[in-house]
Amino acid sequence: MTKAEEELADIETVFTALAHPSRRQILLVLKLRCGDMTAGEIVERFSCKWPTTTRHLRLLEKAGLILVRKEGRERRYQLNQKRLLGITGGWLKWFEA
Amino acid sequence: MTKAEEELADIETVFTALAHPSRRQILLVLKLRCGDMTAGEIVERFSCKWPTTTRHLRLLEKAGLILVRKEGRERRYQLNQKRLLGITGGWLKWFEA
DNA sequence: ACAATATTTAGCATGCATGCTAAATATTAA
DNA sequence: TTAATATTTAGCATGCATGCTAAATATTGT
Repeated sequence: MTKAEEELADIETVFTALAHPSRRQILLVLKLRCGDMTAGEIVERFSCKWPTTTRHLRLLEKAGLILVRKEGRERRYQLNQKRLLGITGGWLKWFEA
Repeated sequence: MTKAEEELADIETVFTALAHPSRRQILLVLKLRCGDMTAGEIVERFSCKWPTTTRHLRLLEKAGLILVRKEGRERRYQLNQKRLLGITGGWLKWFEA
């Protein structure tokens, strides 16, 4: 894959991940929390069941928008702010001016 | 609908519209053209058939991301740059700093 | 070792998105 | 009025996304 193709693929997975309101909200919650949150803390805030939220997390992770750290029997999720701003903002730049 | 609810709904339709690569590309092509393009000119640039592209255009239009002007038997589409930058950029702002 | 807690994986049902072809509409040209 | 051009609408097939429940895994506490 060339550099440009990678960029394209990144944009693809990121925008796909951002397409669902629950996933956008997860990112926002992570941002507002400023630190990391366990999967359980995230699930608490949403109406859908554990497995559904877990899958949303997996998708966000694969898009590189969140980072995971395993700690004991819990997993702590953290926003990957740099990538979110980088990919989305980078795409938006094409449309400026 | 309150102001905040409207904003939420806008974000929803815009991100849904941006979820498909063809639609993102249509926006980019419109941007690079700097003026407007007929539906036919847009269709020419894509692999999928007329009706499929038409539907993508409809979705973009409903999201407010493109503007249409009927002219004779053709329709000229134009990027709504302000809205694209406004909604998407506005959402991104939540994640800055 | 056993029970409890935290989270994921498997597997299924359903609905929405996307692609297509064929038919309809609207406008211009002959 | 008929034919041609530009574009949309209708309707169908299919696949992917999302929600669920039940079962599996992994870690900690007794």
